[in-house]
Amino acid sequence: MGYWLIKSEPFKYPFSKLVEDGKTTWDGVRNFEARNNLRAMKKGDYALYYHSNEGKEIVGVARVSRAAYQDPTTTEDWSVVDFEPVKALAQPVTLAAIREMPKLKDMALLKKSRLSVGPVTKPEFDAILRSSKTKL
DNA sequence: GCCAACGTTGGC
DNA sequence: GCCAACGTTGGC
Repeated sequence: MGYWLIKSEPFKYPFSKLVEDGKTTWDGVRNFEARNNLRAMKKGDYALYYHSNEGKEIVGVARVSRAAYQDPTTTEDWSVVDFEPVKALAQPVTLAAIREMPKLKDMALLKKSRLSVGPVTKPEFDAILRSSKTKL
């Protein structure tokens, strides 16, 4: 089981929209490292859903419903993954709160702030859920 | 293969 | 809206 963190700007595609849609295709990734992370995802993997710019907080959990395949919006070598919503966090976890937790200081989110699709370890994932008062 | 220029992301 | 960080591109 893998754990990930995906970023979206809320005005573009907020978590609430994913809940509404039931599923979405994560396209538009144009960064090699992010693409490789997409390709490493397996169906059933969990992803923390982070709102960048506005909010700057993790607001929900999504799950990979279809593993990586060719990005249909381009003929170049990029990949997409399909996500379905799992649940919204009872309490969002802000970037500031993440920074304050010693356990989370090594998160890819902090270390590589510009990476839009990054890995999360199981302990990190659990710590985020705990602090959000959410159980899957 | 280096590195300057450029574009984009994302926090503030 | 600004700007720092950083990935990518392209000239040499």
